[in-house]
Amino acid sequence: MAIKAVRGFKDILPEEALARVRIEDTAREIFDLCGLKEIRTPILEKTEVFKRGIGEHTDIVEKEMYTFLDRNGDSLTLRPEATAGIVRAVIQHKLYGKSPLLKLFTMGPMFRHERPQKGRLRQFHQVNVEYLGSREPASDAEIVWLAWEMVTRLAGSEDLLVEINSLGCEKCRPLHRADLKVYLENNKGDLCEDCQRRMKLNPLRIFDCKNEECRRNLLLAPVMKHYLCPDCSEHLGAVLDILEAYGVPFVQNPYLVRGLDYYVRTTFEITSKRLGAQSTVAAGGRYDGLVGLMGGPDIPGVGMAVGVERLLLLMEGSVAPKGIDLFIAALGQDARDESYFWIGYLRRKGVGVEFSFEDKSLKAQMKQADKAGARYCLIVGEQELDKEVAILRDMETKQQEEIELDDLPEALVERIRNKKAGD
RNA sequence: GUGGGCGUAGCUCAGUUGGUUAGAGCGUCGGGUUGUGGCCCCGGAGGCCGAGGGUUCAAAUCCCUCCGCUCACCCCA
Repeated sequence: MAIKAVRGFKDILPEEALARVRIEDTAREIFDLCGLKEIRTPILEKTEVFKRGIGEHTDIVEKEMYTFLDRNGDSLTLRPEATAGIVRAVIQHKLYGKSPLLKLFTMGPMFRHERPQKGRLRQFHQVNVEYLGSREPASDAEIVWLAWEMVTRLAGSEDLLVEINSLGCEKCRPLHRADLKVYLENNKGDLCEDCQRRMKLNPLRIFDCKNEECRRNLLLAPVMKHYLCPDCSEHLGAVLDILEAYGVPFVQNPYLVRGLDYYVRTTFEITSKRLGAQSTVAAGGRYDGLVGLMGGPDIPGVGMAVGVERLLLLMEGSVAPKGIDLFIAALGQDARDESYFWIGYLRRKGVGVEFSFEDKSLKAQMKQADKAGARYCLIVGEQELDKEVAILRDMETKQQEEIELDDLPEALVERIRNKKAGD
């Protein structure tokens, strides 16, 4: 049996790679509009980084990380998300000293040992944005806008849902948590097995439960919305106002919760009905305590991540492969020998050129030209060499013209540039 | 980690109640006069029928085990 890639790790074949480049290009374009800078941190970090950053008692840390001992006994982990590593780097290099506000982005692979399914791989990719240094609602709103802009530019806005909630802060959140626990304790018997478990670990997660009965029982449960302190409440209101001004359509979802410990206040999620069970294409929120938690100064933060594989699912085949400018079909050794000079010249001038490495029939070479998506095909054989010309065929219109060999490469560059300009 | 569905050419899939040399479409390669692509026609190559075991005169087909893929739970981007 031939060797296959590891479960949950996928080869990215040319067609998909093209779509990914499009995502990356679009992301950079949008990020430039807001003045973000790119940062690239290692894929491998000390396990400690994620334990502290994500939270010791999250599923990610407890059972989904690729953790192993290095040869010298250090516990290392393949990053399951980007934020913790970026925060580590910001602290290590004291980047916050260079500017009061850091607007950072990164893109790359993340690793989580989960059971693969639609929109969920063990090696998956994210485009991440982290703003460090602002508590202002305008920064929350900009983060949501970036996520929205990215997803809609690439996949349209159809079937998308933007949900927003506030998780409160360290002042008001504990009150809600306490009341919620009491409520759950009293209704314990009506909750499903999973929720019984969630009750202890992360009570807020119960709001995510898909069980009909649980949902009904939670209708009367205390909701964070009613516990927000004046500051948090005002903050949320301001974020929503700005989003409205930006034209981002959203709904408030008081039940929206995040899986990671470090989130406070604003939390949001963009989902699509077209995605299946893993419906979140982008998500994020505010994490004011994280930098401090990881040993840095008390710097607030907001961030988001776009799931690349999920975005790809929404884009499905909308990226057309690009063809080549010119295919040279040379017949016979003399013509081939002659053509190498042109090929070198044209490529240096930025003209894309392909040709057949094998000495094939003209018909076979034309077929190859067609498959390569060539806009022009240059045909040269003995007859042409005798007349000191070459035939240039426009593959679309089938028009052919003879070009003198004397100034052939220059003439080709000009024709092809004009053609491109006309497109 | 727990369930459901599925593994037959490169891809998408047929394959009748077990029966002899396992098929189609697409793709690929070649040909349809000597030098002109896509469409059409003809032809070729390409399969340990996921792996191993069992039942049987006979297994792609029935049974068991394992592996893989996939969807869902869980979790989350």
